[in-house]
Amino acid sequence: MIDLKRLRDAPEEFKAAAARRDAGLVSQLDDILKLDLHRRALVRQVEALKADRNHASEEVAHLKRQRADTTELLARLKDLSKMIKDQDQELREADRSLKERLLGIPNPPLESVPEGDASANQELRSWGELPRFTFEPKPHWELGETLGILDLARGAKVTGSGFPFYTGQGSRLVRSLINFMLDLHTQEHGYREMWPPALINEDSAWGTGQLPDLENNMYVTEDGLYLAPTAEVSVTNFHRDEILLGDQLPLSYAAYAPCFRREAGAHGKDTRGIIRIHQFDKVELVRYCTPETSSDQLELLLGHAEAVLQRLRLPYRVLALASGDIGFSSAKTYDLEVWAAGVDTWLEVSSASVFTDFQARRANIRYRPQPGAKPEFVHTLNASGLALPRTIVALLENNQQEDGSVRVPEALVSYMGVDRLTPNGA
RNA sequence: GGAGAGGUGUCCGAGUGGUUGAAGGAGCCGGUCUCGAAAACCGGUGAGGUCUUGCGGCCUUCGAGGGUUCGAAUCCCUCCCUCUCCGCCA
Repeated sequence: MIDLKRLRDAPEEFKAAAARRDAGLVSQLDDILKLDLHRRALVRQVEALKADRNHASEEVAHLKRQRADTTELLARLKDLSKMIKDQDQELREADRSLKERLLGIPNPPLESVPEGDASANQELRSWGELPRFTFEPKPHWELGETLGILDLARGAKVTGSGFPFYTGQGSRLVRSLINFMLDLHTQEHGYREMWPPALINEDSAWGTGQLPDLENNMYVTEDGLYLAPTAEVSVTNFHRDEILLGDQLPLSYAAYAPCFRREAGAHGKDTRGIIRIHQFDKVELVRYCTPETSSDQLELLLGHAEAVLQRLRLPYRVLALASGDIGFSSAKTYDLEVWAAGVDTWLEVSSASVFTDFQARRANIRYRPQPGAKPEFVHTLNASGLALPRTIVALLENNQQEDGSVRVPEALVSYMGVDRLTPNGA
């Protein structure tokens, strides 16, 4: 949620920042400013009445104790009370309407974010050599079928399209990648491991900004719970409504979780293979820090995600997303795209974002800079570290051999127990 | 799923309609004492909103949301959560 006080104090500056994301936001912000004025006028009115009522009520108690007559005072108070009730109702309505609009405004991008739509995304750097082949590299769905490690057809039969089975060494590959990534982040990057619930409630979905933005992209249960689209939601909401101690920060958590996405409206895009599916696995990194350190924390976090690709020897590039392309809650986002030789394209495997105090404000996550000091909102960040399916795509496609086998990267061999996936090895 | 008990401030814990933001205790911070420390004693110590240049004032807040009442932590309704027992179950 945006900071209403900041909007109020420097409206033009704030609107300019928001307009870098979407020019249409300016009129919404003007509406909010009007509502804010209206609400504060109501607050002053109703609070004056309440102060009056409180004093008079004390007087009633006083008179009663002295067994004096209170009839007249009570009659006056009855009217006053009625008036308060009406105005309170009006105020509650103003509060609700203001809150609703505030929750619908995305985070203004930081100044360092390139301006424009997705075409303005900037490639910052790349790592690794693109693989070269003496034969035509196959896409992962063909490799997966030949190797007997990926069964899309049966997934579609049992559940539906976009719910693949990983079989044999494919299943072991998933398990190995999860363990490898969690080990790397906990042992070398200092993250605390966490195993979160797969379902989240509505408050949590609002807290990180999935609601109202991605409502149609989440699966909802009969009980009003959502299947988590990412562990970002569960792990960030872990500290919802808490006041952390300043010296606890930064906090960093690494969590494996299955992720569920309806991908409504994505029909026809990346329909083959496992590039875009409804259920996938992901190791997620979440950090909580003080406002002064969040920019540095973003770079650090990005480095942790990059480390996974480097260990796996997968070539990638780093993109700074443009102001019109970053997510609803994000103030700045880097995308990590891995090269996949079979489909001959770059695939997003991680998105590292700093949310400034946007999520913290929604989820009410604060910290006390010093013992006894006023609580302030933390800054939150997250990055995938990494999403599995596309990592698997790159791994299979880039490491494929002419004989149809696939080389297992050194970092995974101890987890996999083999250094090569072969058609009869499954 | 059934039966029962309960949710109060950083923590423990009192409080069943009227100066109760809330006794008492612990913790924490400051002070007195001490060479220093401990103990003892004194004082302070939740969060949000709103007005104010500031000092400070006012309003809200006792799981959440409604209701009754001039007035609710205290009464009524709905929901959520925790604990105990039973049932069921990976």
